[in-house]
Amino acid sequence: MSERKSETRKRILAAAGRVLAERGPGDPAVAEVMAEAGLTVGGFYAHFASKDALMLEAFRLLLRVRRERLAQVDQSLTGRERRVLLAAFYLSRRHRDDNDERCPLPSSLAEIARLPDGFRQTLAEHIELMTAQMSGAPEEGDVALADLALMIGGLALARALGPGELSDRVLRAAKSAVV
Amino acid sequence: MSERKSETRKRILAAAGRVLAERGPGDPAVAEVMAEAGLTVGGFYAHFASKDALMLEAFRLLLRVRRERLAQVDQSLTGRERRVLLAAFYLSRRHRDDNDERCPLPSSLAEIARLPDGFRQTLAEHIELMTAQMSGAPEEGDVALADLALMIGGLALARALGPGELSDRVLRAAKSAVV
DNA sequence: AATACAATATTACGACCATCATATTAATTT
DNA sequence: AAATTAATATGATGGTCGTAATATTGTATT
Repeated sequence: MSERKSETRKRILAAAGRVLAERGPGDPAVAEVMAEAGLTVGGFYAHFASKDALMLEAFRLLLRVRRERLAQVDQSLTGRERRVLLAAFYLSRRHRDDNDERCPLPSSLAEIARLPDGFRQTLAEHIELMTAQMSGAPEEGDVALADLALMIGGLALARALGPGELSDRVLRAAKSAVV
Repeated sequence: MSERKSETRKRILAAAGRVLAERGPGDPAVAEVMAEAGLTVGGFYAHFASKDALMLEAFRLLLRVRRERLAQVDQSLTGRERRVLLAAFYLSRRHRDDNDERCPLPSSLAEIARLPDGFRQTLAEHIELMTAQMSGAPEEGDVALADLALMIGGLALARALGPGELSDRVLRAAKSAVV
């Protein structure tokens, strides 16, 4: 595989990641993803075996990048401090409204039950790794799990409500409920 | 409108509610809803103006029924007691796995941003009414809001993970995090 | 310059979808 | 029994989708 081809592959993957994070793995059409990557639909199957394969790889990549970013916070912080810090970003209006760097979970969770098994496995692995990073000791695992649910639910709710007073209140309320 | 026709209308509405609660308003096809109601697709547009109109009405109805059910719990309970009781049901394995009486929010939230405005308004109204029912005093509004986010996120996550150990842990962790 | 590879535009297939129409049968009402 | 209304089966329309093939143009490498 040439340099050029693998670069194009990455472009498609990044484009898929952007639309996936906004609308989930199912809704965006292949042609739309290719257009987002500045390409046409013609050569898609030279790069990926199917739409599902593309979306699964994009999903995996998005989650891995997000974990790597979280891993870079100061290691001297306690578990709780890490969770509060994460929630401050995760439940910000920025993260609700912005197009870039979105967490794909709020838009994807509902679909995952109807998608190939790899999606579920990827999700499960992500949840385990995230809770590990969000807790100082193993006993904190359950509060980390609950905080994850709170953050995902809060963001999903705030996004569904759209920008506005009630949506802002959801974000604030969820932030101050972090354990 | 005859008795028979309005009965049929209700059947369609109930069928739509069932599939909506499981898969959201967008995914199920009109023909599938009609089949679920024991009918064929032919006469659908004699009852509803469009698929969106049907799904919006089904959505509204589902949420209203859920609020009415919550309103029947003992009025002498404190806000916190009501929230714990609600969470015990909402975050049960029953509610995760069963087909009947599902909360439609985990499956619908992500789509609402891309649906007609009525969905968003219906959601906003539901959230306000729910938090009011879930709090004893107005100052409790924000913890009720956070608990809602926690419950919806926890259930969405548990459903995406499918039955299993991790999924069960999510439910338990979220339940014990209710404020 | 020649060769190999990648992206292009275009077109097609078969499947599904929402929506609508039609002609027929069944049920209800008068 | 007659008249009205509802549900039926069936199929058409026009759209979108995933997937695939083709022939052409452009780019890289040798």
